[in-house]
Amino acid sequence: MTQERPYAQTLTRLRHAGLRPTRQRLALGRLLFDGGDRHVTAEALHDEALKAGVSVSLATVYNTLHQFTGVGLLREVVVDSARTYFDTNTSDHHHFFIEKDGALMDIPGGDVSIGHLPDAPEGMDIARVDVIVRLQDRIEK
Amino acid sequence: MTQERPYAQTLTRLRHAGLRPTRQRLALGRLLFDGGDRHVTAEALHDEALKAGVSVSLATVYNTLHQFTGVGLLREVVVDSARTYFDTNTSDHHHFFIEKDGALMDIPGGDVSIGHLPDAPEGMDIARVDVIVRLQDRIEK
DNA sequence: TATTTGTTTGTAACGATTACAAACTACATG
DNA sequence: CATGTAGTTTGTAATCGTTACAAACAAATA
Repeated sequence: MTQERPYAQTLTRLRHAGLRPTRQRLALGRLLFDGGDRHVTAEALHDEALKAGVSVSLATVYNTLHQFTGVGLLREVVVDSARTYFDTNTSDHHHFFIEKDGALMDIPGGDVSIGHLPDAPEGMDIARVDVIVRLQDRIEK
Repeated sequence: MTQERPYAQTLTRLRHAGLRPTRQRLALGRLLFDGGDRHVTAEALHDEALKAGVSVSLATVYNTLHQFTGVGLLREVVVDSARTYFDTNTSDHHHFFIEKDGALMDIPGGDVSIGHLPDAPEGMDIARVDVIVRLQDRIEK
């Protein structure tokens, strides 16, 4: 349980990344990393922080999300040109996306496999492969 | 060759889609569909049109790209949260994306194969699967 | 040709994100 | 524990791609 030393986990992560453990980073880190994998937008995390009584500006939420991404604590997921999602699961995996309500879900590691990949063009390397499975409500026939 | 009846092809496409063949649509359609598969942003197509001496507003370029997408003449590709790309290749295929310079390229149909896909959650269907292969300059060692 | 209906246009508005300078705070040092 | 400073946070203005909107216009139809 993280109850007794609620910030210990985040504190360690921040130290490890060379980021000062400020009140804001600790609070956001806790929201992000306590309790399973999450997908958040800046706006959503900001709202959540305010509701949790954490006073933090939207600008700081943006800064923090980008810093966390920079040090590998988060990963950016591009599925929607309207907003940017950040994923607390930084391991190799892919996503379901429900356009209708903007919901993003991890697809467990082994559930998608790529049979064959093309060679990268000359002089380039493959940095990453993203698979997005877009879902819609079942169409009854 | 499309030289003798330069707008014939686009005209047919528009008629078929039930869109009035206006000067703007014909011109944009020609830029888009003459000469191979293309990936454009609204801004880029607008510039191109102006340079080609076609007077058309940015608003119309946006309208047109969306209408073309609506009738299946184009396909939207989400790779970058900053801008929206439209692809004239509407067949089933995937993409290379070079983040550094925003370049998007088709990966020929058979060059990517998906070995296994997860089941869609209850009540949902898979609408589409997008694979984005993100490229970076080769890292010399 | 007149009328109707669909289109285009310029511009204002929008929403997410970034820039920025001033205020603040963690941390090291004495 | 007081001080200095480098790193952070904040509110707000600016930016950028995109959309909304109402007026002007053009294609189709009668």
